[in-house]
Amino acid sequence: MDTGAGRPGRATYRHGDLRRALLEAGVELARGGGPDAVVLREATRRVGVAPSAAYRHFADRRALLDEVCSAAQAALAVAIEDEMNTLPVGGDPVGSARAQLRAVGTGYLRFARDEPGLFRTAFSVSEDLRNAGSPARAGEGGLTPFQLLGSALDGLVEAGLLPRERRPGAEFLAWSAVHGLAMLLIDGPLRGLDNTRVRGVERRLLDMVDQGL
Amino acid sequence: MDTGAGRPGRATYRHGDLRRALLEAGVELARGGGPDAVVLREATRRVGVAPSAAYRHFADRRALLDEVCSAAQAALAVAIEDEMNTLPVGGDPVGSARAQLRAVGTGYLRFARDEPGLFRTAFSVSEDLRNAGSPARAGEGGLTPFQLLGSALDGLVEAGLLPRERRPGAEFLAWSAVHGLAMLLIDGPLRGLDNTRVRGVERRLLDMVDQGL
DNA sequence: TGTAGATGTGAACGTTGTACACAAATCTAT
DNA sequence: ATAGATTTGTGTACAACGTTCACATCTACA
Repeated sequence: MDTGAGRPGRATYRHGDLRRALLEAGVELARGGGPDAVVLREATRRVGVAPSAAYRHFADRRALLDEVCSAAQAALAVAIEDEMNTLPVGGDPVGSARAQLRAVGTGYLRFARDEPGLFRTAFSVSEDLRNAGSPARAGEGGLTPFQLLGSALDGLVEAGLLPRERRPGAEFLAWSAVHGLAMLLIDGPLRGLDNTRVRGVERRLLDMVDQGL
Repeated sequence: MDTGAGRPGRATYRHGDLRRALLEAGVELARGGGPDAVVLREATRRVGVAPSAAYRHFADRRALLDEVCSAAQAALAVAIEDEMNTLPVGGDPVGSARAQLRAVGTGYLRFARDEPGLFRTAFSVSEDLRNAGSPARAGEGGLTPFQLLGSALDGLVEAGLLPRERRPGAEFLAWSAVHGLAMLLIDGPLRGLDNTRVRGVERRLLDMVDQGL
């Protein structure tokens, strides 16, 4: 009777927490090689289970990948939150609002740089914007990356830095700029640019958003 | 002796132009389903040849994909050129310079919308920026997308719209914004946005670049 | 206790990329 | 023209992948 859900998962039959284990393995695979690297058989192999066992918990590879992708978005949210938490709390409201938005961008880019595999995975979703504000994609504060950006933009409006009539849709503009740079840096033709130059481009891009929004 | 290189490729042994045929099949696959869809066996199947025949012309699948990707970038360059050619030639230099840059962005986004598969393929390169200005990736004018953007920015400097000291690296900023929007529109969470809203976002994004560069 | 449902196994199928020995067409040099 | 040498396509084979299905086993509840 020593089988099964002992705590950390024994060796024999019932795993006890296969779903979570497969998901974690999938995240690790995604971290190392992006969405294409989350391979069903490899995940089961790492967990020590037969390939077909995965189908008890995920409809197919895509279903597993979707959940890995949610986890990656949550990790991105955490990275953004981390960056925002480094900001001093008080101070003047307008400077603070501007700094908040910048922090969103900086966190986003830092995550893309530190975790390129997870970053690429985060945006290989199969669904559209409808689920952009869903449970599993949030950070510790309960907000998804998209929502974090939205609230930073709201702050800009309240601080009088962004005319209220230009607020709707503004997340798409800011997001596009930062996301595009991230892609070009990790996947695209800017790959291999040295770090100081990268920092420079990042700063100037955030300036552009700041100024052109 | 009716075999072989009649002109358009007969049915028996020597194909005569297998390399180009495989490349074209690969482009068609990419058009339909992006980089993942360019499958070696399917390309050989469409050309009517054994799978292993491909290895006489391409080192491996990745080599074929790389060439398909170059073709996709050339197609992107043509789309941008098309957009630029719709512009009136004369007129005031500053307005014209600004319009040129806008045309680059518009053509870029139009290509992403019209040919999402090719667009995604165009940016799945394995190399970095070193080969961004290479032969096969150019349009009819002989310039790659990157170079077209660069020359538009040069025009901006000459028209006095962009301070010369901010010219270096400016392509990365403009490119990031437009590229990011393209990605979010076709692959990302903005997929499925209705057309009028898309146009609106596109216009505002180009405004942002215009103003924030 | 015994039966129903959940969960993991093993073998199997069709698909992919790739390697290798072989065969046919063309080229080159005598 | 004829005999190699070289190119180019064929056929077979292998490992890995996603997926399915019949079966075994564990758990829970009557």
